[in-house]
Amino acid sequence: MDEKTFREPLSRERVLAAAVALADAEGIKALTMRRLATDLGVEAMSLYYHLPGKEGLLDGLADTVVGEIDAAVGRIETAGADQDWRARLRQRFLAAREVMLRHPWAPGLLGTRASIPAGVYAYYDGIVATLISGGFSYRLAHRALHAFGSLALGFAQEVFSPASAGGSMDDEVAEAEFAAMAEALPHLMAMAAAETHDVADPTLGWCDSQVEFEFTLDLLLDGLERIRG
Amino acid sequence: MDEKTFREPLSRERVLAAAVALADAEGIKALTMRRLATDLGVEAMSLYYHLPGKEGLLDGLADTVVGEIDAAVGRIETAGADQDWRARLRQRFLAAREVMLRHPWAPGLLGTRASIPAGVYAYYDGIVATLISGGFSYRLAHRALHAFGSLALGFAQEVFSPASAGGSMDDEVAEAEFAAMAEALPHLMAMAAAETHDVADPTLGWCDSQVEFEFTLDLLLDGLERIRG
DNA sequence: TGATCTGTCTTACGATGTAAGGGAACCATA
DNA sequence: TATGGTTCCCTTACATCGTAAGACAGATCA
Repeated sequence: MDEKTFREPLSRERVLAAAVALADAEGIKALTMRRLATDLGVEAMSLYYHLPGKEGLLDGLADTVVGEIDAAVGRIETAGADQDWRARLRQRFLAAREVMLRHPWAPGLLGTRASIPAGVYAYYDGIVATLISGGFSYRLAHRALHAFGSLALGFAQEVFSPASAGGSMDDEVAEAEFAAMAEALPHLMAMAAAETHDVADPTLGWCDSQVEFEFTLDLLLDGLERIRG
Repeated sequence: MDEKTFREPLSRERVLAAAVALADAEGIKALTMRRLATDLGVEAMSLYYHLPGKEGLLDGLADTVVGEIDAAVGRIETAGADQDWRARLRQRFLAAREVMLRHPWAPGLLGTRASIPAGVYAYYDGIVATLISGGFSYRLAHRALHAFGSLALGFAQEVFSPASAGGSMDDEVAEAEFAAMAEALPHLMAMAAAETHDVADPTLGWCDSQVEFEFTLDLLLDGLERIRG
Protein backbone atom coordinates (compact mmCIF):
# COMPACT_ATOMS: atom_id res chain seq x y z
CA MET A 1 0.00 0.00 0.00
CA ASP A 2 2.78 2.34 0.90
CA GLU A 3 4.19 2.30 -2.58
CA LYS A 4 0.79 3.29 -3.88
CA THR A 5 -0.12 6.09 -1.54
CA PHE A 6 3.33 7.44 -0.87
CA ARG A 7 5.79 8.01 -3.65
CA GLU A 8 9.34 9.19 -3.50
CA PRO A 9 9.18 12.64 -5.06
CA LEU A 10 10.76 13.17 -8.43
CA SER A 11 13.99 15.04 -8.82
CA ARG A 12 16.50 15.68 -11.50
CA GLU A 13 18.80 13.12 -9.95
CA ARG A 14 16.13 10.45 -9.73
CA VAL A 15 15.10 11.02 -13.31
CA LEU A 16 18.67 10.84 -14.56
CA ALA A 17 19.33 7.70 -12.57
CA ALA A 18 16.26 6.06 -14.06
CA ALA A 19 17.34 7.18 -17.51
CA VAL A 20 20.74 5.61 -17.08
CA ALA A 21 19.16 2.41 -15.86
CA LEU A 22 16.77 2.32 -18.77
CA ALA A 23 19.47 3.01 -21.34
CA ASP A 24 21.69 0.36 -19.79
CA ALA A 25 18.91 -2.19 -19.82
CA GLU A 26 17.24 -1.57 -23.16
CA GLY A 27 19.44 0.77 -25.11
CA ILE A 28 19.26 4.48 -25.71
CA LYS A 29 16.59 3.92 -28.35
CA ALA A 30 14.14 2.84 -25.69
CA LEU A 31 14.72 6.03 -23.76
CA THR A 32 11.63 8.06 -24.58
CA MET A 33 9.98 10.57 -22.33
CA ARG A 34 6.87 8.45 -21.98
CA ARG A 35 8.74 5.27 -21.25
CA LEU A 36 11.01 6.95 -18.76
CA ALA A 37 8.00 8.45 -17.04
CA THR A 38 6.33 5.04 -16.88
CA ASP A 39 9.41 3.56 -15.27
CA LEU A 40 9.21 6.28 -12.66
CA GLY A 41 5.49 5.74 -12.09
CA VAL A 42 4.71 9.16 -13.43
CA GLU A 43 3.30 10.90 -16.49
CA ALA A 44 5.55 12.13 -19.23
CA MET A 45 4.94 15.81 -18.73
CA SER A 46 5.98 15.58 -15.11
CA LEU A 47 9.54 15.14 -16.23
CA TYR A 48 9.51 18.62 -17.69
CA TYR A 49 9.37 20.14 -14.28
CA HIS A 50 12.78 18.71 -13.45
CA LEU A 51 14.40 18.79 -16.87
CA PRO A 52 14.19 21.25 -19.73
CA GLY A 53 13.23 18.59 -22.27
CA LYS A 54 14.56 15.59 -24.10
CA GLU A 55 17.74 17.27 -25.23
CA GLY A 56 18.32 18.45 -21.69
CA LEU A 57 17.77 14.94 -20.46
CA LEU A 58 20.41 13.63 -22.83
CA ASP A 59 22.77 16.38 -21.77
CA GLY A 60 22.18 15.32 -18.20
CA LEU A 61 22.88 11.72 -19.12
CA ALA A 62 26.15 12.70 -20.72
CA ASP A 63 27.07 14.67 -17.63
CA THR A 64 26.22 11.73 -15.45
CA VAL A 65 28.53 9.45 -17.36
CA VAL A 66 31.35 11.96 -17.31
CA GLY A 67 30.70 12.30 -13.61
CA GLU A 68 31.20 8.58 -13.20
CA ILE A 69 34.50 8.89 -14.99
CA ASP A 70 35.55 11.77 -12.80
CA ALA A 71 34.67 9.78 -9.72
CA ALA A 72 36.60 6.74 -10.89
CA VAL A 73 39.59 8.87 -11.83
CA GLY A 74 39.53 10.63 -8.50
CA ARG A 75 39.87 7.32 -6.71
CA ILE A 76 42.84 6.45 -8.88
CA GLU A 77 44.70 9.73 -8.89
CA THR A 78 45.00 9.85 -5.13
CA ALA A 79 46.45 6.36 -5.12
CA GLY A 80 49.14 6.61 -7.76
CA ALA A 81 50.30 10.17 -7.45
CA ASP A 82 53.91 9.06 -7.44
CA GLN A 83 53.85 7.57 -10.91
CA ASP A 84 54.96 9.35 -14.06
CA TRP A 85 52.62 11.12 -16.45
CA ARG A 86 52.49 8.17 -18.80
CA ALA A 87 51.31 5.68 -16.23
CA ARG A 88 48.86 8.14 -14.72
CA LEU A 89 47.21 8.97 -17.99
CA ARG A 90 47.10 5.31 -18.86
CA GLN A 91 45.29 4.48 -15.65
CA ARG A 92 42.99 7.38 -16.22
CA PHE A 93 41.95 6.34 -19.69
CA LEU A 94 41.52 2.74 -18.71
CA ALA A 95 39.33 3.79 -15.83
CA ALA A 96 37.26 5.84 -18.21
CA ARG A 97 36.99 2.83 -20.45
CA GLU A 98 35.50 0.75 -17.69
CA VAL A 99 32.78 3.32 -17.27
CA MET A 100 32.07 3.20 -21.00
CA LEU A 101 31.86 -0.57 -20.90
CA ARG A 102 29.16 -0.24 -18.28
CA HIS A 103 27.25 2.16 -20.54
CA PRO A 104 27.61 1.04 -24.14
CA TRP A 105 25.34 3.83 -25.32
CA ALA A 106 27.58 6.53 -23.87
CA PRO A 107 30.09 6.88 -26.73
CA GLY A 108 27.34 7.45 -29.22
CA LEU A 109 25.61 9.86 -26.91
CA LEU A 110 28.71 11.94 -26.24
CA GLY A 111 29.28 12.18 -29.95
CA THR A 112 25.94 13.83 -30.54
CA ARG A 113 25.87 16.39 -27.74
CA ALA A 114 25.79 19.92 -29.05
CA SER A 115 27.48 21.45 -26.05
CA ILE A 116 30.26 19.98 -24.04
CA PRO A 117 29.19 18.12 -20.91
CA ALA A 118 30.25 20.28 -18.00
CA GLY A 119 32.21 17.53 -16.29
CA VAL A 120 34.46 17.15 -19.29
CA TYR A 121 36.18 20.39 -18.47
CA ALA A 122 37.23 19.15 -15.08
CA TYR A 123 38.33 15.87 -16.56
CA TYR A 124 40.45 17.54 -19.21
CA ASP A 125 41.89 19.91 -16.70
CA GLY A 126 43.25 16.92 -14.86
CA ILE A 127 44.81 15.55 -18.02
CA VAL A 128 46.47 18.85 -18.81
CA ALA A 129 47.73 19.07 -15.25
CA THR A 130 49.29 15.65 -15.57
CA LEU A 131 50.91 16.54 -18.88
CA ILE A 132 52.29 19.84 -17.67
CA SER A 133 53.66 18.27 -14.51
CA GLY A 134 55.25 15.71 -16.79
CA GLY A 135 57.24 18.37 -18.55
CA PHE A 136 54.99 19.07 -21.51
CA SER A 137 54.65 22.50 -22.99
CA TYR A 138 51.16 23.89 -23.24
CA ARG A 139 51.35 23.59 -26.97
CA LEU A 140 52.26 19.93 -26.90
CA ALA A 141 49.69 19.29 -24.19
CA HIS A 142 47.06 20.79 -26.43
CA ARG A 143 48.14 18.64 -29.34
CA ALA A 144 48.16 15.62 -27.11
CA LEU A 145 44.60 16.29 -26.00
CA HIS A 146 43.48 16.32 -29.58
CA ALA A 147 45.53 13.26 -30.42
CA PHE A 148 43.94 11.29 -27.62
CA GLY A 149 40.52 12.18 -28.88
CA SER A 150 37.93 9.78 -27.63
CA LEU A 151 40.55 7.54 -26.06
CA ALA A 152 40.72 10.01 -23.22
CA LEU A 153 37.11 9.28 -22.46
CA GLY A 154 37.59 5.58 -22.69
CA PHE A 155 36.40 4.56 -26.10
CA ALA A 156 37.86 4.12 -29.51
CA GLN A 157 35.81 5.60 -32.28
CA GLU A 158 35.22 2.47 -34.26
CA VAL A 159 33.53 3.88 -37.27
CA PHE A 160 31.33 0.86 -37.53
CA SER A 161 30.03 -0.45 -34.25
CA PRO A 162 27.49 -3.17 -34.94
CA ALA A 163 27.17 -3.61 -31.22
CA SER A 164 25.07 -0.50 -31.00
CA ALA A 165 22.41 -2.06 -33.18
CA GLY A 166 21.64 -5.32 -34.90
CA GLY A 167 23.77 -6.98 -37.50
CA SER A 168 27.21 -8.27 -36.67
CA MET A 169 29.89 -8.42 -39.32
CA ASP A 170 29.71 -12.20 -39.41
CA ASP A 171 26.01 -12.23 -40.09
CA GLU A 172 26.30 -9.97 -43.05
CA VAL A 173 29.47 -11.27 -44.56
CA ALA A 174 30.01 -14.90 -43.81
CA GLU A 175 27.24 -15.99 -46.13
CA ALA A 176 27.08 -16.57 -49.84
CA GLU A 177 29.03 -13.48 -50.73
CA PHE A 178 32.04 -14.62 -48.81
CA ALA A 179 33.73 -16.02 -51.87
CA ALA A 180 33.05 -12.89 -53.85
CA MET A 181 34.52 -10.75 -51.12
CA ALA A 182 37.67 -12.83 -50.96
CA GLU A 183 38.14 -11.96 -54.58
CA ALA A 184 37.32 -8.29 -54.32
CA LEU A 185 39.11 -7.73 -51.03
CA PRO A 186 42.13 -10.01 -51.06
CA HIS A 187 44.20 -8.14 -48.52
CA LEU A 188 41.43 -7.65 -46.04
CA MET A 189 40.44 -11.29 -46.24
CA ALA A 190 44.02 -12.42 -45.96
CA MET A 191 44.38 -10.32 -42.87
CA ALA A 192 41.20 -11.67 -41.38
CA ALA A 193 42.38 -15.18 -42.12
CA ALA A 194 45.81 -14.52 -40.62
CA GLU A 195 44.31 -13.03 -37.54
CA THR A 196 41.23 -15.15 -37.02
CA HIS A 197 40.66 -12.79 -34.24
CA ASP A 198 39.00 -14.43 -31.31
CA VAL A 199 36.70 -11.59 -30.41
CA ALA A 200 36.16 -12.62 -26.85
CA ASP A 201 35.24 -9.16 -25.73
CA PRO A 202 33.01 -7.53 -28.31
CA THR A 203 31.52 -5.29 -25.73
CA LEU A 204 32.24 -1.98 -27.36
CA GLY A 205 31.97 -2.21 -31.09
CA TRP A 206 33.63 -4.52 -33.51
CA CYS A 207 37.06 -5.68 -32.43
CA ASP A 208 37.30 -2.90 -29.88
CA SER A 209 38.90 -5.28 -27.47
CA GLN A 210 41.03 -4.27 -24.60
CA VAL A 211 44.08 -5.21 -26.62
CA GLU A 212 43.32 -2.83 -29.46
CA PHE A 213 42.52 -0.04 -27.07
CA GLU A 214 45.73 -0.37 -25.14
CA PHE A 215 47.80 -0.77 -28.27
CA THR A 216 46.55 2.48 -29.69
CA LEU A 217 46.91 4.19 -26.36
CA ASP A 218 50.50 3.10 -25.93
CA LEU A 219 51.26 4.06 -29.48
CA LEU A 220 50.17 7.59 -28.71
CA LEU A 221 51.83 7.76 -25.33
CA ASP A 222 55.10 6.49 -26.74
CA GLY A 223 54.98 8.99 -29.55
CA LEU A 224 54.30 11.86 -27.20
CA GLU A 225 57.03 10.78 -24.82
CA ARG A 226 59.44 10.86 -27.72
CA ILE A 227 58.39 14.32 -28.83
CA ARG A 228 58.52 15.61 -25.29
CA GLY A 229 62.14 14.45 -25.39
CA MET B 1 6.09 24.19 -68.60
CA ASP B 2 8.41 21.36 -69.28
CA GLU B 3 9.32 21.01 -65.64
CA LYS B 4 5.65 20.69 -64.82
CA THR B 5 4.47 18.26 -67.43
CA PHE B 6 7.59 16.20 -67.81
CA ARG B 7 9.60 15.12 -64.84
CA GLU B 8 12.86 13.28 -64.70
CA PRO B 9 11.88 9.92 -63.25
CA LEU B 10 12.96 9.12 -59.72
CA SER B 11 15.73 6.67 -59.03
CA ARG B 12 17.80 5.57 -56.11
CA GLU B 13 20.69 7.65 -57.38
CA ARG B 14 18.61 10.76 -57.84
CA VAL B 15 17.12 10.42 -54.39
CA LEU B 16 20.51 9.92 -52.79
CA ALA B 17 21.96 12.87 -54.64
CA ALA B 18 19.11 15.05 -53.44
CA ALA B 19 19.61 13.75 -49.91
CA VAL B 20 23.29 14.67 -49.97
CA ALA B 21 22.44 18.10 -51.29
CA LEU B 22 19.83 18.63 -48.63
CA ALA B 23 22.08 17.46 -45.82
CA ASP B 24 24.91 19.65 -47.09
CA ALA B 25 22.66 22.66 -47.30
CA GLU B 26 20.57 22.39 -44.16
CA GLY B 27 22.09 19.69 -42.02
CA ILE B 28 21.16 16.10 -41.50
CA LYS B 29 18.41 17.13 -39.13
CA ALA B 30 16.48 18.65 -42.02
CA LEU B 31 16.65 15.42 -43.93
CA THR B 32 13.17 14.01 -43.45
CA MET B 33 11.31 11.86 -45.91
CA ARG B 34 8.70 14.51 -46.52
CA ARG B 35 11.19 17.29 -46.99
CA LEU B 36 13.36 15.21 -49.30
CA ALA B 37 10.30 14.31 -51.34
CA THR B 38 9.32 17.96 -51.59
CA ASP B 39 12.76 18.84 -52.87
CA LEU B 40 12.31 16.21 -55.54
CA GLY B 41 8.85 17.47 -56.43
CA VAL B 42 7.27 14.27 -55.25
CA GLU B 43 5.26 12.85 -52.37
CA ALA B 44 6.99 11.21 -49.45
CA MET B 45 5.73 7.71 -50.06
CA SER B 46 7.12 7.72 -53.57
CA LEU B 47 10.59 7.46 -52.11
CA TYR B 48 9.77 4.06 -50.72
CA TYR B 49 9.65 2.57 -54.14
CA HIS B 50 13.34 3.28 -54.59
CA LEU B 51 14.58 2.93 -51.07
CA PRO B 52 13.65 0.58 -48.24
CA GLY B 53 12.95 3.38 -45.78
CA LYS B 54 14.65 6.08 -43.79
CA GLU B 55 17.30 3.83 -42.37
CA GLY B 56 18.02 2.53 -45.83
CA LEU B 57 18.28 6.07 -47.07
CA LEU B 58 20.86 6.88 -44.42
CA ASP B 59 22.76 3.72 -45.27
CA GLY B 60 22.75 4.86 -48.86
CA LEU B 61 24.01 8.27 -47.82
CA ALA B 62 26.86 6.70 -45.91
CA ASP B 63 27.71 4.58 -48.90
CA THR B 64 27.66 7.61 -51.14
CA VAL B 65 30.14 9.43 -48.96
CA VAL B 66 32.44 6.45 -48.75
CA GLY B 67 32.14 6.20 -52.49
CA GLU B 68 33.35 9.76 -52.80
CA ILE B 69 36.35 8.87 -50.68
CA ASP B 70 37.08 5.82 -52.77
CA ALA B 71 36.91 7.90 -55.91
CA ALA B 72 39.23 10.56 -54.52
CA VAL B 73 41.66 7.93 -53.29
CA GLY B 74 41.64 6.17 -56.62
CA ARG B 75 42.76 9.34 -58.32
CA ILE B 76 45.60 9.67 -55.86
CA GLU B 77 46.80 6.12 -55.67
CA THR B 78 47.48 5.88 -59.36
CA ALA B 79 49.53 9.04 -59.22
CA GLY B 80 51.84 8.36 -56.31
CA ALA B 81 52.38 4.63 -56.52
CA ASP B 82 56.10 5.08 -56.15
CA GLN B 83 55.95 6.58 -52.68
CA ASP B 84 56.39 4.66 -49.45
CA TRP B 85 53.51 3.37 -47.34
CA ARG B 86 53.66 6.31 -45.00
CA ALA B 87 53.25 8.95 -47.66
CA ARG B 88 50.57 6.97 -49.43
CA LEU B 89 48.46 6.50 -46.35
CA ARG B 90 48.92 10.10 -45.47
CA GLN B 91 47.64 11.24 -48.83
CA ARG B 92 44.79 8.80 -48.54
CA PHE B 93 43.60 10.05 -45.19
CA LEU B 94 43.96 13.66 -46.17
CA ALA B 95 41.92 13.00 -49.28
CA ALA B 96 39.26 11.39 -47.14
CA ARG B 97 39.33 14.42 -44.91
CA GLU B 98 38.54 16.71 -47.77
CA VAL B 99 35.46 14.67 -48.51
CA MET B 100 34.40 14.94 -44.89
CA LEU B 101 34.89 18.68 -44.96
CA ARG B 102 32.47 18.83 -47.84
CA HIS B 103 29.93 16.85 -45.82
CA PRO B 104 30.10 17.90 -42.19
CA TRP B 105 27.25 15.59 -41.29
CA ALA B 106 29.10 12.52 -42.52
CA PRO B 107 31.18 11.72 -39.43
CA GLY B 108 28.12 11.66 -37.24
CA LEU B 109 26.23 9.62 -39.76
CA LEU B 110 28.95 7.01 -40.12
CA GLY B 111 29.06 6.68 -36.38
CA THR B 112 25.44 5.69 -36.15
CA ARG B 113 25.20 3.18 -39.00
CA ALA B 114 24.31 -0.26 -37.76
CA SER B 115 26.00 -2.11 -40.56
CA ILE B 116 29.21 -1.18 -42.24
CA PRO B 117 28.82 0.81 -45.45
CA ALA B 118 29.78 -1.52 -48.27
CA GLY B 119 32.40 0.79 -49.73
CA VAL B 120 34.34 0.79 -46.50
CA TYR B 121 35.53 -2.73 -47.17
CA ALA B 122 37.14 -1.73 -50.43
CA TYR B 123 38.65 1.30 -48.78
CA TYR B 124 40.13 -0.68 -45.95
CA ASP B 125 41.40 -3.33 -48.31
CA GLY B 126 43.46 -0.64 -49.98
CA ILE B 127 44.90 0.45 -46.66
CA VAL B 128 45.83 -3.08 -45.72
CA ALA B 129 47.40 -3.56 -49.14
CA THR B 130 49.52 -0.47 -48.62
CA LEU B 131 50.58 -1.61 -45.18
CA ILE B 132 51.47 -5.12 -46.27
CA SER B 133 53.42 -3.87 -49.24
CA GLY B 134 55.21 -1.60 -46.79
CA GLY B 135 56.48 -4.57 -44.87
CA PHE B 136 53.85 -4.82 -42.17
CA SER B 137 52.72 -8.12 -40.75
CA TYR B 138 49.03 -8.85 -40.89
CA ARG B 139 48.90 -8.53 -37.16
CA LEU B 140 50.45 -5.12 -37.09
CA ALA B 141 48.34 -4.04 -40.05
CA HIS B 142 45.26 -5.01 -38.09
CA ARG B 143 46.41 -3.08 -35.07
CA ALA B 144 47.22 -0.13 -37.27
CA LEU B 145 43.72 -0.15 -38.75
CA HIS B 146 42.26 0.05 -35.29
CA ALA B 147 44.73 2.70 -34.22
CA PHE B 148 43.82 4.90 -37.15
CA GLY B 149 40.20 4.66 -36.23
CA SER B 150 38.22 7.45 -37.74
CA LEU B 151 41.35 9.18 -39.01
CA ALA B 152 41.37 6.69 -41.84
CA LEU B 153 38.05 8.07 -42.97
CA GLY B 154 39.17 11.60 -42.64
CA PHE B 155 37.85 12.87 -39.38
CA ALA B 156 39.02 13.06 -35.82
CA GLN B 157 36.47 12.01 -33.28
CA GLU B 158 36.29 15.17 -31.36
CA VAL B 159 34.08 14.16 -28.52
CA PHE B 160 32.46 17.54 -28.51
CA SER B 161 31.76 19.00 -31.89
CA PRO B 162 29.70 22.15 -31.44
CA ALA B 163 29.90 22.65 -35.17
CA SER B 164 27.29 19.96 -35.66
CA ALA B 165 24.75 22.03 -33.76
CA GLY B 166 24.47 25.41 -32.11
CA GLY B 167 26.58 26.66 -29.25
CA SER B 168 30.28 27.17 -29.66
CA MET B 169 32.64 26.86 -26.76
CA ASP B 170 33.15 30.58 -26.65
CA ASP B 171 29.47 31.35 -26.44
CA GLU B 172 28.96 29.11 -23.48
CA VAL B 173 32.10 29.82 -21.63
CA ALA B 174 33.35 33.32 -22.30
CA GLU B 175 30.59 34.91 -20.32
CA ALA B 176 30.10 35.57 -16.64
CA GLU B 177 31.37 32.17 -15.54
CA PHE B 178 34.74 32.72 -17.11
CA ALA B 179 36.30 33.82 -13.88
CA ALA B 180 34.86 30.90 -11.98
CA MET B 181 36.24 28.52 -14.56
CA ALA B 182 39.70 29.98 -14.35
CA GLU B 183 39.63 29.06 -10.71
CA ALA B 184 38.19 25.61 -11.10
CA LEU B 185 40.17 24.70 -14.17
CA PRO B 186 43.53 26.38 -13.80
CA HIS B 187 45.51 24.15 -16.14
CA LEU B 188 42.97 24.16 -18.91
CA MET B 189 42.63 27.91 -18.76
CA ALA B 190 46.38 28.36 -18.67
CA MET B 191 46.67 26.20 -21.73
CA ALA B 192 43.96 28.09 -23.52
CA ALA B 193 45.68 31.34 -22.64
CA ALA B 194 49.06 30.06 -23.77
CA GLU B 195 47.64 28.82 -27.00
CA THR B 196 45.06 31.46 -27.83
CA HIS B 197 44.39 29.19 -30.65
CA ASP B 198 43.41 31.08 -33.73
CA VAL B 199 40.73 28.70 -34.87
CA ALA B 200 40.73 29.80 -38.47
CA ASP B 201 39.31 26.54 -39.70
CA PRO B 202 36.57 25.36 -37.36
CA THR B 203 34.93 23.43 -40.11
CA LEU B 204 34.85 20.04 -38.49
CA GLY B 205 34.24 20.33 -34.81
CA TRP B 206 36.04 22.33 -32.21
CA CYS B 207 39.71 22.86 -32.93
CA ASP B 208 39.70 20.07 -35.47
CA SER B 209 41.96 22.07 -37.66
CA GLN B 210 44.18 20.68 -40.30
CA VAL B 211 47.12 21.07 -37.97
CA GLU B 212 45.65 18.90 -35.25
CA PHE B 213 44.58 16.28 -37.71
CA GLU B 214 47.99 16.01 -39.31
CA PHE B 215 49.76 16.05 -35.98
CA THR B 216 47.80 13.09 -34.73
CA LEU B 217 48.17 11.32 -38.03
CA ASP B 218 51.93 11.71 -38.07
CA LEU B 219 52.13 10.67 -34.46
CA LEU B 220 50.50 7.40 -35.38
CA LEU B 221 52.43 6.89 -38.58
CA ASP B 222 55.73 7.57 -36.83
CA GLY B 223 54.85 5.16 -34.08
CA LEU B 224 53.90 2.43 -36.52
CA GLU B 225 57.02 2.99 -38.58
CA ARG B 226 59.06 2.48 -35.46
CA ILE B 227 57.30 -0.70 -34.50
CA ARG B 228 57.54 -2.03 -38.01
CA GLY B 229 61.25 -1.36 -37.67
C1' DT C 1 -8.53 -6.04 -75.87
C1' DG C 2 -7.36 -7.30 -71.48
C1' DA C 3 -3.85 -8.37 -67.94
C1' DT C 4 0.19 -7.23 -65.64
C1' DC C 5 3.69 -4.29 -64.17
C1' DT C 6 5.64 0.34 -62.73
C1' DG C 7 5.80 4.34 -60.48
C1' DT C 8 3.39 7.75 -57.89
C1' DC C 9 -0.13 9.40 -54.88
C1' DT C 10 -3.90 9.39 -51.01
C1' DT C 11 -5.15 8.35 -46.72
C1' DA C 12 -4.37 7.01 -42.25
C1' DC C 13 -2.05 5.29 -38.01
C1' DG C 14 1.07 5.06 -34.18
C1' DA C 15 5.00 7.05 -31.86
C1' DT C 16 7.28 10.92 -30.24
C1' DG C 17 8.38 15.58 -28.11
C1' DT C 18 6.12 19.16 -25.93
C1' DA C 19 3.02 23.65 -25.38
C1' DA C 20 -0.78 25.14 -22.43
C1' DG C 21 -3.06 25.13 -18.66
C1' DG C 22 -5.63 22.69 -14.60
C1' DG C 23 -5.56 21.31 -9.95
C1' DA C 24 -4.09 19.31 -5.53
C1' DA C 25 -1.03 19.73 -1.71
C1' DC C 26 1.79 22.51 1.07
C1' DC C 27 3.32 26.68 3.39
C1' DA C 28 4.06 31.29 4.95
C1' DT C 29 1.79 35.19 6.56
C1' DA C 30 -2.04 38.21 8.24
C1' DT D 1 -7.68 30.15 10.92
C1' DA D 2 -8.14 32.00 6.44
C1' DT D 3 -5.67 33.24 2.24
C1' DG D 4 -2.65 33.63 -1.42
C1' DG D 5 1.46 31.90 -3.44
C1' DT D 6 4.56 28.07 -4.59
C1' DT D 7 5.57 23.42 -5.79
C1' DC D 8 4.74 19.53 -8.21
C1' DC D 9 2.22 16.48 -11.03
C1' DC D 10 -1.49 15.61 -14.39
C1' DT D 11 -4.76 16.05 -18.58
C1' DT D 12 -5.45 17.35 -23.03
C1' DA D 13 -4.04 18.51 -27.47
C1' DC D 14 -1.04 19.28 -31.34
C1' DA D 15 2.77 19.08 -34.85
C1' DT D 16 5.98 16.17 -36.88
C1' DC D 17 7.89 12.00 -38.05
C1' DG D 18 8.26 7.26 -40.37
C1' DT D 19 5.51 4.26 -42.90
C1' DA D 20 1.60 0.48 -43.77
C1' DA D 21 -2.18 -0.25 -47.08
C1' DG D 22 -3.94 0.28 -51.04
C1' DA D 23 -5.91 3.25 -55.03
C1' DC D 24 -4.87 4.88 -59.51
C1' DA D 25 -2.78 6.11 -64.08
C1' DG D 26 0.12 4.98 -67.72
C1' DA D 27 3.17 1.69 -70.09
C1' DT D 28 4.03 -2.93 -71.60
C1' DC D 29 2.93 -7.28 -73.07
C1' DA D 30 -0.24 -11.37 -74.06
